[in-house]
Amino acid sequence: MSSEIRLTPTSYIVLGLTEAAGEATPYELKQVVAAGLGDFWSIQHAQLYSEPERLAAGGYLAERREKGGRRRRHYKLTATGRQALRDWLKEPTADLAELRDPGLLRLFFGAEPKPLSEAQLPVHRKKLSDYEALLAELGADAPEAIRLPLEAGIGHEREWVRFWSKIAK
Amino acid sequence: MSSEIRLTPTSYIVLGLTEAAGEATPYELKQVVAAGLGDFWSIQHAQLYSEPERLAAGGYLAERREKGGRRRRHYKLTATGRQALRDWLKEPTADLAELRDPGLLRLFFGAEPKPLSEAQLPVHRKKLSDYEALLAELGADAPEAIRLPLEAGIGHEREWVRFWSKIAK
DNA sequence: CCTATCATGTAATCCGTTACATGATTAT
DNA sequence: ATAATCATGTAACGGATTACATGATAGG
Repeated sequence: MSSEIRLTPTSYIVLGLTEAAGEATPYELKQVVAAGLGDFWSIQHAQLYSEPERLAAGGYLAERREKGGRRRRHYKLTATGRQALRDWLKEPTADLAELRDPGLLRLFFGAEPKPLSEAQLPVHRKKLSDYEALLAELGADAPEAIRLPLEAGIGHEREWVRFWSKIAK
Repeated sequence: MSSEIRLTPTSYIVLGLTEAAGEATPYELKQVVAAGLGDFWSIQHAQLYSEPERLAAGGYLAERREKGGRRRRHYKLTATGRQALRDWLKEPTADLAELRDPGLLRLFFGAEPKPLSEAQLPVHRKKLSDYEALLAELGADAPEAIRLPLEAGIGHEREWVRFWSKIAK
């Protein structure tokens, strides 16, 4: 069976998180997203219900549904799903992220820089210090998969703080 | 009339570009996007046809259609549209951009850092040097609305180059 | 015991992307 | 002249967001 579906970043997020968990319900996925990934790639919780369903229809996930009670759905990777994830991980993408920053967009269209900087600075500072605290807590022995994205986040938040500070002053 | 529509970032981009142009066709908008804005906030060209239509339906744009020939549609802001843009520009947003970087996402799920860095570095370096060339060309007297976003772009591209270089080495 | 919040999910809407299509220019 | 590319637009699909809804659990 397994109809053709297109795999989006969201798909790979669900595949990746599910593999890490072994088996997971949408709600568990939501927890994991909130615990870290969501900082740099957020997902609406409704998608954590619809996307696994899509992936199951495509043959990438297998669904097991509880018989009684809440009848929760549990998902795990199929061989196809595991392979798709592997292939994606192996592909050294040259795609770049776009900035898509709401504040920058306003600047571009002529907003006053000063008030913008005053709104942006505290939230960037907060995010930066959250990241730094997390990194400190994890220590130097944290796995690369966690440490590197975190360091990237820190670098970019520092850059934002620099940028808006220059304007605020 | 004018049905209720929700204004998205895309809406404000169309409003902002249209105001700057005085009057514009979708194709002209496309040109302007390609000329700069698209670097940090890209738009599919089809949206530059559908979004003005939506905005016109909402009463934010007025449409004038050529009688003969190509029957092109020309759009300009209405008073409502101009006001909406003003309000948006005045609002000192505290919303932050997310990284949403395809390479980082792969790192997070355990991809090999080295090959990724080798794919990412050249494109980031290219983008960085494009930006720097553009800034040099514009000179120090460029309007803030252009210069600041460009400087932000440069800062972040430098950060990416730093990040991936550390990994590549 | 009541209420607030967490847990868990479904449904509808709609924006954004992709695919398709054709007339006009420019290059060879 | 013909091919290629630019200019200009429409249509369809689908993923993502928003809104709605209800059962369980914990706090006061």
